[in-house]
Amino acid sequence: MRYSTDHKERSRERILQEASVLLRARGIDGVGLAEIMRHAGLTHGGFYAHFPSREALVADALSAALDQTVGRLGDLVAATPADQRLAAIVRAYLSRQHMEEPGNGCVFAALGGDIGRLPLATREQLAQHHQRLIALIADGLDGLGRPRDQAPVILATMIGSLTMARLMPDAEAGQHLLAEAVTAILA
Amino acid sequence: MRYSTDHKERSRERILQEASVLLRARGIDGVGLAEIMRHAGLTHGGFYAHFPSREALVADALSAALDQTVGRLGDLVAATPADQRLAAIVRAYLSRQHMEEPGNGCVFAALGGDIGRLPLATREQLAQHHQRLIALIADGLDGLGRPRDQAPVILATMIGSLTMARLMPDAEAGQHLLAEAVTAILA
DNA sequence: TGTACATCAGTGAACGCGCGTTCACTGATGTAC
DNA sequence: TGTACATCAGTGAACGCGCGTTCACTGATGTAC
Repeated sequence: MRYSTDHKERSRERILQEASVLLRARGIDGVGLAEIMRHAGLTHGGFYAHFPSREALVADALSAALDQTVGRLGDLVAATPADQRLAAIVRAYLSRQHMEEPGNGCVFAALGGDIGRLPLATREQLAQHHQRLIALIADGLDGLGRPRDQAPVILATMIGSLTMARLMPDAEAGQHLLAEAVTAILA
Repeated sequence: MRYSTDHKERSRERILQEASVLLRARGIDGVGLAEIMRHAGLTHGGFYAHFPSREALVADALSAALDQTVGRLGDLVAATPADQRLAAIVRAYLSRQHMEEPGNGCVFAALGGDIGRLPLATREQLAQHHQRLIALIADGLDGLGRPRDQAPVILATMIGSLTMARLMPDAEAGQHLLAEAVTAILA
């Protein structure tokens, strides 16, 4: 069953997309290749026509996920007046929806500790997205006349708050922590 | 080979201690029962004389780890004048040593995202330690006349900064983020 | 005090299972003639 | 234009492996007599 020219590329994108959601939702060791391929509408045997190893898929899927996150926040910034950009980013990131949907959200909050254990090459790939997130926040700070170099710690606060909000057994308490973090960052 | 009265209890403590280090260093799915038991000087078959399941071990080991973390910070606070307590806690937490030794450090920074996926009962157990950490930081804020309710977001900043410092491919950059976080929190 | 027995923490082999990976095969379609 | 062939994305069975869990057994020691 040979397919049209871009068929393989479209399959690869589907695998990547499904993997990026499942890995964030269940953890890096929480989902197998067979299930990822099933979600992409394929059987597991075909995996190695697209990726050399599971490790390579993880690297590319997390990269794709962060691309999406950075892209969305970038669109948000572009559609917001300069002096409201920081608030827009922070409120979107620390929203109830982001708390409740790790599979669609920031890789660093979903998989934080695990990323430190990935191979160096993967971490270097993800570090570039980290820098892009910092740059978006720095632009938001610019719009308020605040110093750009606050951005890395603000991002760490956002990631830490979202992580802690998610692990709290009480969703309302989590929501409350997010609100406190928004206030602290924008103060 | 029947042993003295407290022999079993001491074995259990050894398993718990080794598990707490290995789980934090390698991730919850990164180490098996056989290796944990080997580190405790036992064979894997004996595990079920001490714990009903791997899941129970994880819950107790992470709880024990957080007890240690809270205990150490509590001792530090007790040995420090009131107006220097916050600085002492923050500098100890955001130290290079803590960055480089996840196996001996804070569970929330080492396993953040994964804890949200643990059973509710485990998360409830860990939430109590979360509250104790917040209380320690609140006491530190008290000593400076700052409002206690800043504590949850400060802790989130500490956890997020340590997590991000560890996953950065460049240790010096990680160290730099920690220093920026210390400055931001104590400002 | 001495002896027989019960206890039970720990051993080590075995289990079923799901994992990542490999591989012989399929068959629809683009290409060569 | 029509036909034979080469391609190769995808299938599905199989692999070795390590995992959590189970279990029959061991044997040193506390206890009963």
